[in-house]
Amino acid sequence: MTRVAGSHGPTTAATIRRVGLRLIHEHGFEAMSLRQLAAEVGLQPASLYNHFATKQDLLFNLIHDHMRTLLAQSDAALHAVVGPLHRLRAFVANHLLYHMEKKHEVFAANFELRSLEAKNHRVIIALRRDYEARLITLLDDGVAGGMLHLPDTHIAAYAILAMLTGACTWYKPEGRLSKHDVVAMHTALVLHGCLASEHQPSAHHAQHRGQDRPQHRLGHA
Amino acid sequence: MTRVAGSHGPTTAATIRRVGLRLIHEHGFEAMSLRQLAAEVGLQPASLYNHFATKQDLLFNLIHDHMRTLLAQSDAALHAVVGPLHRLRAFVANHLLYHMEKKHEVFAANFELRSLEAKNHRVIIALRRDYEARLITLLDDGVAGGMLHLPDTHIAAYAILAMLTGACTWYKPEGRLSKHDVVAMHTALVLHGCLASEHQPSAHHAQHRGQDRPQHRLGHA
Amino acid sequence: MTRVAGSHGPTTAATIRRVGLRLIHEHGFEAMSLRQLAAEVGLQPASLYNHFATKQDLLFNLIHDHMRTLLAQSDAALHAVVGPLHRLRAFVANHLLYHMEKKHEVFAANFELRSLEAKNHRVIIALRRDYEARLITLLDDGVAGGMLHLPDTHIAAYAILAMLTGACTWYKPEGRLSKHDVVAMHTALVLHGCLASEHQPSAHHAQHRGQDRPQHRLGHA
Amino acid sequence: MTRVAGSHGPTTAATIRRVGLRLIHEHGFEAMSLRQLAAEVGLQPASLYNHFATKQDLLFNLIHDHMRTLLAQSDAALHAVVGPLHRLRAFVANHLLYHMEKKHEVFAANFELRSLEAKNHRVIIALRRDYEARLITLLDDGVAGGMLHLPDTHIAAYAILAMLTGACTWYKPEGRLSKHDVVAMHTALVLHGCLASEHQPSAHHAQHRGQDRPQHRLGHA
DNA sequence: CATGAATGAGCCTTCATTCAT
DNA sequence: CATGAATGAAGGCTCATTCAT
Repeated sequence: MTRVAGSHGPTTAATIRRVGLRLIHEHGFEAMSLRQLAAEVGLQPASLYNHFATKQDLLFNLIHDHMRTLLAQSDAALHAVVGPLHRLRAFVANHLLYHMEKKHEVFAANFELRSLEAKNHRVIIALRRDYEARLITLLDDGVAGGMLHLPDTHIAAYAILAMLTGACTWYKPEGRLSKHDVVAMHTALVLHGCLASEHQPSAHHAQHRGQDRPQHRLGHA
Repeated sequence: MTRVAGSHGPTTAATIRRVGLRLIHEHGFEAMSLRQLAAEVGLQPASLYNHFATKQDLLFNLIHDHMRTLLAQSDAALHAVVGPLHRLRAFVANHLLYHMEKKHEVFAANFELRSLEAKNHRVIIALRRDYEARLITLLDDGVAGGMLHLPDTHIAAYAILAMLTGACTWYKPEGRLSKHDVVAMHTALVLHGCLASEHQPSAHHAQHRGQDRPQHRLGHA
Repeated sequence: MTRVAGSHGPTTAATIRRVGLRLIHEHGFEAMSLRQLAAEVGLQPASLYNHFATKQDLLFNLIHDHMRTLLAQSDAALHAVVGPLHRLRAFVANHLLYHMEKKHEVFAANFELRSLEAKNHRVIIALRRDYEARLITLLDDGVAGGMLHLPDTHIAAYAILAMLTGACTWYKPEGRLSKHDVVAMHTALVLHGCLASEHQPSAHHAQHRGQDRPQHRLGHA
Repeated sequence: MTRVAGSHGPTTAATIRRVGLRLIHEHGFEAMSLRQLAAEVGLQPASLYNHFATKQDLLFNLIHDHMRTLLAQSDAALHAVVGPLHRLRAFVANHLLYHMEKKHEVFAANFELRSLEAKNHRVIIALRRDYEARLITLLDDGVAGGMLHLPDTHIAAYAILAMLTGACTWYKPEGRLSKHDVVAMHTALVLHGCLASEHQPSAHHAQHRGQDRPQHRLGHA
């Protein structure tokens, strides 16, 4: 939004990163060529090397930055609320919102880990574990507090993350559903599953009560 | 039909397919080289072309066969039971079991669609839609019958599929959990979500009893 | 024309030769692949080897047969007439007629000599020299007899052959000109050149007289 | 403009073109490999691609430049003289001299058109037609002026061009005949043909005297 | 910073040919 | 005769990367 006086728009480095993420999303890291990246940025291939050391470095930096941002933003969201249920809802909402806004980064960080060299792979996997640990801890707290009922919080965490991350593969900003709709529906699924319960007997009028109430009426969220 | 281990052995074509799927899983389709495939199969690279026309053809055939098998097996599983809930459970179980057993195929079919040429891509996407449609129809039936409570069965289907498919990325046959455990836990998550309810331990009336009852304490983990 | 009772149309070998000549004409010998030849003949590539030993052999045989036929036919034409001028006219006519009827053979024999192995090349070049020698001898006879006026009969022979052979690269049976037109015009060029002489002062009515008269009225030849 | 032998040397691009033309002449375009070209230029095969986009591009550029040079040089030669006969002689002389000096280019432009892709083929054919049109126009003028006697100037043009171009396939600078000899003999053939006429030794009036007189006894051969 | 030219490794693919069946 | 499968060589081309300018 704000532009520093004297700056001339995005720097070349930033452009390379932005276009690089898009190309990785479009073609995959292996299939994206630096020639293509250079062409789209308006440089000769050789010039890219003034901005990163190797193609691998570019990938690592993109994913690394993404993971750190995700972690920081998640921490901020979790610290803003108290109680396992509120925090679970906050986690779900934050994860979805972040993923729907940064599709390119998310793609690289989820589907291109395979292309990371061993050392870089370890770094990213560690950050990923950190992130998963936040959800696991949260689920553990909920189970311990009797609010959640899960036989294996690790598996549940993986399942929830897979479900939520999957949303960013089909979500389109210009589509039928708002981001809030998506958040509401996935929150409901995570908390209540599909089954109609006595709390929701005639599915289309009754509603959940209290903090856990799924916001079924899309668009009213 | 059945092939005894140690018998004369699979044909060259079958070996190529099997090794190809593994290499795609290990390196990704773009990064897998036909030289490597040939070497692992014990052929010269040129000899591969007696068994497929192009690398793209190999990928397409592998994915195509996978999708048709998945659809056929899913149909068989769904026709074996009646009632939306039983069918949902059957769908979940079948999807998970198939995906845990055919990790290589599943990987290719889910993460390498990007590498398919437009025409081939359309064919696979159509089959994929067919498969999703089975779940959506099933969810629609459940909602119509008052057994399920879902504001948007399309989104729910995508979410469920993402969750279930995700399991095959971390599941290891030699791991802590049996396939049955994985099926049970995901079935529970799909049906009931995470939330502990007063009703859950003693579980959901008569209608959900028997095989439909989620076995929440698997593995005592 | 005649078909031996019990024969079943052209043999496979003959088909291979015919299609081979066409493909050489269309793509050039190097660019023509035996796969393509096999496909057009309706065989597997390996089956071709029941009909020739190597691709080189095929080329050599095609050119060799062509050269022998050309020589034989040329000799027949030359023996039918007497006198250098009549023979020159016969040579020109025969060369053109043969070349316009066997475009594929002529192409191979003129433009694919480069692809012949040394030994085969020598054989064909020798036949070619034989053929050229007939024209040179003929021109020498004409010069000796005072009927022709040429400072160098070798060069003249090459020039005449180049001119005549060139006709087969543009001649099309369904075109504007009949074969006889083509023969008449080239005979005139060879004998008289372009220049209007006192014998043809008002070019469009006057005509050459005697045996050497160019048959300028196309279609009346 | 002029480059002294032994000077710093041609640029890489020029070397590639020169060697490329030679290799095309020696092996034919299809049979010439870029590996071979690179080796003779002293580069790695990949480095060639800094100088042209594809092998096809190389061929097209070589032929295209040749055709444009030929057209320009031909126009210059024709504009230097007046009158159909003088111009015809100028055309013949220019064509022969150019073709005897640029055998490699001429070979590519005449015998490798087949290897051009459709689009490139059309471009070259159009230039070729332009060139032919100059000769045809010239012949038409001569016929209209009563100086030439030709029933079909198109066919005559093709025949003349085939004859002249043929000379470059056997001409060798170190051979028995000088370029001038070759020009003189072909000029005579084009104008007068082979036939001895009463008028020829004392040759064709005043109008054909001087430089236009064919030097029939070149080399005393 | 940017570039043109070079590199070496490697890619998918095609080729003519062989041979057991 | 015909074939399917295999082969070894080679093809044009792309790639990430380097380096002097």
